[in-house]
Amino acid sequence: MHSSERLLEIAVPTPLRRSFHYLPPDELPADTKPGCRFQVPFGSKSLIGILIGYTEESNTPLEKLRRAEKLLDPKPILPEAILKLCLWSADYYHHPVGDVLASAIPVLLRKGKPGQQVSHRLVATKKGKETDQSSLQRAPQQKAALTLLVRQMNGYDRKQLKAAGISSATIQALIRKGLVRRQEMTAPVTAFSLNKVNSENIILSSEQEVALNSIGDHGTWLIQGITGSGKTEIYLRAIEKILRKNFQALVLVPEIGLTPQTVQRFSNRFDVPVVLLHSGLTNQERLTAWQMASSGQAGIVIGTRSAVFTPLARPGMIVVDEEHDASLKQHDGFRYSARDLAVLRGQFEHIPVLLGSATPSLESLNNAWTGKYTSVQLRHRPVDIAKESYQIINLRNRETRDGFSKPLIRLIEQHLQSGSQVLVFLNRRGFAPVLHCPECHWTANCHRCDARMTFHLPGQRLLCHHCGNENPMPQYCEQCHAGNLLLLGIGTQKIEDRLKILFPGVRVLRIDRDSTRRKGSLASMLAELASGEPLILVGTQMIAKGHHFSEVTLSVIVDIDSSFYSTDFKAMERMGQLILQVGGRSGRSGKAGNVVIQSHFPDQPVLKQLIKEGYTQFARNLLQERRDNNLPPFCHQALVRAESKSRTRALEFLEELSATERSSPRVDLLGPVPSTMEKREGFYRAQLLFSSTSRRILHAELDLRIKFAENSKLARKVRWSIDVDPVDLY
DNA sequence: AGCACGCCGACT
DNA sequence: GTCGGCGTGCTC
Repeated sequence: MHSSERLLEIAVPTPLRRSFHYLPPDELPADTKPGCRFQVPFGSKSLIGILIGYTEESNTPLEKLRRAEKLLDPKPILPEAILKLCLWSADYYHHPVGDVLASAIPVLLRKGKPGQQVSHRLVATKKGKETDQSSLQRAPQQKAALTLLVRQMNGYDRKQLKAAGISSATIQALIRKGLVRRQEMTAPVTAFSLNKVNSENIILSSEQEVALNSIGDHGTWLIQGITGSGKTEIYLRAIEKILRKNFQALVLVPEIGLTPQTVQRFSNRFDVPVVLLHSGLTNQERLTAWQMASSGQAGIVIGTRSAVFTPLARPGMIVVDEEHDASLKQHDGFRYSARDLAVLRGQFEHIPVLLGSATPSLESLNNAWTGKYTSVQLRHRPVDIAKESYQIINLRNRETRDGFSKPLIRLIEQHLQSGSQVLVFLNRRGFAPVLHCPECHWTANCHRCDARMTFHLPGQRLLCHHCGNENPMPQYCEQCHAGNLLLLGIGTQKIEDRLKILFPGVRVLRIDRDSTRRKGSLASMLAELASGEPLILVGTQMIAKGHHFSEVTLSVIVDIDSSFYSTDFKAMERMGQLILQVGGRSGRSGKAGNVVIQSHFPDQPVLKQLIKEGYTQFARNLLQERRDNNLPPFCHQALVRAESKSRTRALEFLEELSATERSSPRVDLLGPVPSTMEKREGFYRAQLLFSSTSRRILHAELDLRIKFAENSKLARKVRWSIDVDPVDLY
């Protein structure tokens, strides 16, 4: 089937894994480029799609083709490289193109707002220019305004007119008479220029000099620098170089890392516009930031993972900070890795990409060691900061109360007495994770999830951490009605409680999702910490990332043992990263940091090695283990997940999916199996893992299975999704 | 995913 | 007699 007209290939926002062909609208400029938006009819409605290319032929019968309604952009809203990145992503992550494109652009652009900033200017109409001004004799204000506008071809905006003493009423009157009209014009772009660098008088160490000088004009660098070694300073110096050439920098940070301090560091250094992209923005703010980036007005763009798609008029460099962080991978819908896409984008745009971390992911280390990335090491801290020391407290045969062993209590006491602050880390919020009946061994479970309810102090309530389900605390066992229910296990609230009993008079701050829900509460606690008064800080993940606590000399990891029970092959890697990230919070400003880890398995070889030989050696061994067991990055994985309200349907669907013939013996299937927490939020979940040493073969297999799933009747009754390069295997 | 069309049960 | 339940077909 073919047409004499050139056809448009358009990505339409629908969950369908393909694009659609359209006849061009009337009067389409011949040079309309891919990346422009079109209003198109789709089924019974009209949607905004994006042109991804042209085609001469279509498999769709001519009579089924519909005509695009209209072109929305004079120039593409997405430059070639970003469009290419999106198309590549749709393919690689097996996600619908329309959906990928939609998630790459701000909501307001999906709704048809202009891609470039527009200013509303008031100009004289033809009639206004030709009119005999004496007709306005009785309206001197209007006459004066019209005279002004006739003289200025490009007109004036509202502000300028106000400054000239012309009221909006006057303008309204002229508009009514048809002498003046409002005109939308693309706002003039004022490119930034770097004039001032506030270097903070930081002198680079020789190690930093070497690192900085190794950065070239394209390729990927893995900057492995222990906390406090000055990674950020490397980013800043590298960015300075590209700003001087009037190129822009994109900086990706983990969700939690986008703190005011981080942003300030960048905006204090350079006198160029710094623009922010994160989840807290309103749609209009996001659009404005995006326009500043894509027009070239912003010098630096700092954002969380979705910012990897932000167009830059003059791209110069991409920095991915904390490249090991799990929040760089999208966890639902379009499951991309912002770090991996940043590397690819760097290749498309021929610009350098810097990946930085104190504890790089094993994949990135492997890429560095095999020469795919250039490896940069920062092993030293500035002279006055000593390296922290690590110590394990053996809990075996040792009594603990609410998580505290005697030696631990003594240590905390010592550090407090010497006027320092102490940090206590536990990755479990709430008071106690289990409510237990000693008579019949009943526990309080969530009825929507296969999980226990956690007891929370405020309001004496039971909460499910997986679905948000909330119940009042029962007085009697639901099964045997006994009244002596016990709270077992520890959460941050219990730790806080216990610390207040153990150290009366000492200030205890707790930082977790519960205590920081109120706006400003995190900031006020951080301010109190910065005051330097001796106190104890209790917290979850939230305190392990980003923040610097310069007065902390002791960091405590209450319970590391849960890492050893995990079935996930990434558990050890995560444990190592966590320990070093927690350790990195302490030992600054001249005081040596101490890190104490409590464990029932003090001789666990991986843990011991991390502490004795450091992260690099630890990572080297884990990588060897991965190689021996044929695990990523030595094989490639994709996880198909399914969930349904019916107990068995998700599993049945995956069984059906796994039953078809494999396209190659080089693909391995594992499962289907019920997920680790089979029921969650009322859905029964199951999964099927595909793996292969060949990416190409894996993806060919996935294409095949997707085709099957799209035609499966069972698939309609379940929710299913594909996760390529999954970070969590549950 | 939506949405439209189509064929079988309890109501004004 | 009809309103509406959700099975299934389709979206250029």
